[in-house]
Amino acid sequence: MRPKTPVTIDDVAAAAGVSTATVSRVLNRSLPVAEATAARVRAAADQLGYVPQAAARHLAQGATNTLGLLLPGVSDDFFLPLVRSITECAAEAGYTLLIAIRPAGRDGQAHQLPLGKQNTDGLLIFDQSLYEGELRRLHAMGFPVVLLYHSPPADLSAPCVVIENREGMRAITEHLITRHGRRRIAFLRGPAGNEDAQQREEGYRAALAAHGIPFDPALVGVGEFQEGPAQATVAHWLAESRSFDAVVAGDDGSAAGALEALRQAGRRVPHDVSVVGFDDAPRARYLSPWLTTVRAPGDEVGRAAIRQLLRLIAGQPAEPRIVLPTDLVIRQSCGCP
Amino acid sequence: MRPKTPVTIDDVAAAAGVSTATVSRVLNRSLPVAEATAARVRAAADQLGYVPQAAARHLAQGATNTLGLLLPGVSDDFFLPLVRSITECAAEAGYTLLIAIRPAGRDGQAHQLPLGKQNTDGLLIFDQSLYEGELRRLHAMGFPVVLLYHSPPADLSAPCVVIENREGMRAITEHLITRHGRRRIAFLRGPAGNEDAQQREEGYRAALAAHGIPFDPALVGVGEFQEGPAQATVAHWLAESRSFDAVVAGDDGSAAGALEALRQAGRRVPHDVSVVGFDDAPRARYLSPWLTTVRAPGDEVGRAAIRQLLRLIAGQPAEPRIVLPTDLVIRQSCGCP
DNA sequence: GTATATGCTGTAAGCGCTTGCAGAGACGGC
DNA sequence: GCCGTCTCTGCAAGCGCTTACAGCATATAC
Repeated sequence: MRPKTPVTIDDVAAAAGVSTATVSRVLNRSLPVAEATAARVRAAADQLGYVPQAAARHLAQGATNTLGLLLPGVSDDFFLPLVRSITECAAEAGYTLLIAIRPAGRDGQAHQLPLGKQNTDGLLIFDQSLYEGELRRLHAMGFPVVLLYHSPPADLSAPCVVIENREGMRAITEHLITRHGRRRIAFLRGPAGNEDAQQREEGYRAALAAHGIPFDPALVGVGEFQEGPAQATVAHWLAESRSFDAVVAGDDGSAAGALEALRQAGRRVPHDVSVVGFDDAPRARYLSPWLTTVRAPGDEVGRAAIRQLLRLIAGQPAEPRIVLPTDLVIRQSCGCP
Repeated sequence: MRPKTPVTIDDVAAAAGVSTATVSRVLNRSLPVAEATAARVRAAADQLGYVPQAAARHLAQGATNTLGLLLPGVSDDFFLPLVRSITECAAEAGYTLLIAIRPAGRDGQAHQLPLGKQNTDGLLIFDQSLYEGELRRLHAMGFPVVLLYHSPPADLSAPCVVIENREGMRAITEHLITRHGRRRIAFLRGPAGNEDAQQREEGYRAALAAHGIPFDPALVGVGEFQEGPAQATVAHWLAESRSFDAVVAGDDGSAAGALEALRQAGRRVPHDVSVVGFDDAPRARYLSPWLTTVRAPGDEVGRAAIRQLLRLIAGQPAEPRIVLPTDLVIRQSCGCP
């Protein structure tokens, strides 16, 4: 309620001796305006330090020029590349980015979608399973939504950008088998119900099967895509003297946990046990030894998603599903020199 | 321009058989409404899936209910705790957070402030020296601004939240001297002109002076608060066989670089050389060995800053300067067990 | 019974901007 | 020299919401 906007478009118009319509047209280049007039308007605007008020513009235009990004959290460095590329792309396209982070704890509460519908022109959702009710509603009303790193529910046709989880995990597991002769390969799975987790486990199993290694349930444990649970699981295995010569972690976070458990138990990585992760999060290069992992190209996912979203906003059809390839990032934790 | 808002407040009003004013009052609890009516309105709103359009509300209220956060980048995990706490606090206070990230490259361009003035109710600025022109203008018009991790130009009275850089760095350097008997202590300084960098260097020097260790310019080099430059500097020292038994890095990023250079040269940390950082960024716990560092409480900085900003927005005076204490985080890279 | 307070609700005036429509010159072709 | 065209500009109608202000019951005080 404070006098935040001492200078409005009317002030500029008055100062330049034109109508507000003309000011608007000059500032938005929406219609040709005589150069002399335009110059006068620009001078006046500059002079007065005029900045258009977004809310008014949005209201009049019926568009907010804002894109929403819904994240489950920001605690993980995994998001960094993704967020950066999304930010940049959105800015390039002339959109503002609104980042909403799911409040910790509240897990259902579809209604509390922090940014939604009428407040953005489109949404990027990285939040598996959450807000599914909202998602349906948005989709039903034709609101542009693109899903990141997960597919829509079967009966919804929202476009999504995902990565080749299965193939990535298959390849890295195979690398352990063929290059490093590992046979007792443990797996730290992600959260139940998580699509990435599911597919990655499939990839792991596929590699085992392809090389005639029987799947051993005793070598699969909880990783949760988090460091703590993964560390606990591996520590537990170690305490029980379960024998394994490699750990395939569902993501880099759980790989970090595995590494720590192994370190505490005095096992040498990669000499005694190989460890690999998935995501190639920034921290993969800070772990010791450097983590061999699978690159999940966050920046490309972001770019592709924005491209799709802009399409949708423009009323054009978007690809229903973009699958980005993953690739092996060989570092040292697998045993490679 | 697409029919994004099929349902407006008028629809709800019609459905509930009341006026739009009443709907507004029910939804915002701005005035008492008979419970029966209120229930009817809520039912109608629910039924229709009504979501108020932010732009219209903002325009009518003269407030955007949005806070802006200006960051120089998101590449560094240093920002994670800060961003998280700011997000949470803003949400708690009922504000939406708009995060703008300075486009890489464009360094001057004050005018392009991606979010500003009329588009937010207040700004959190973490961007030393940048946009100083804008800052002046905003401040001049009484726009609420709080500075993070740096002080305002001398003639500006914008409130800021900073940390005890000097004392933190003094303490950690002293730790190296008194606990680990280091005497040849190198320093990787941050970017020139950076306030944190400056103060941290002062702390380093103060510790040396306090213990009668002469300051040796040959042991001070470029760290830039980045891994790459720091690594190059230390590698260079090593190549020249400059002798030192500890490296005090300006931040955790440069500490990571130092660690890597030492590792490549076969020096053992902390046995041969102690290394310490500053910030206690998440990665400090992934480095090997775990990095002894100084905690710069990002979450508390965020909280304090939001608190200040809300004060300003409410028209109350804010503390001109909040200095948060830092504390030593002893891990292993210094030589402690 | 009337007069006064009390509690809800409706009316309508904007918030600052965009944009369809129409008016006003300037120009050229007949 | 008149009219059709074309270019530029102004007028004014909203966009969807909030919020004084006024209005109408009903309750309370005589």
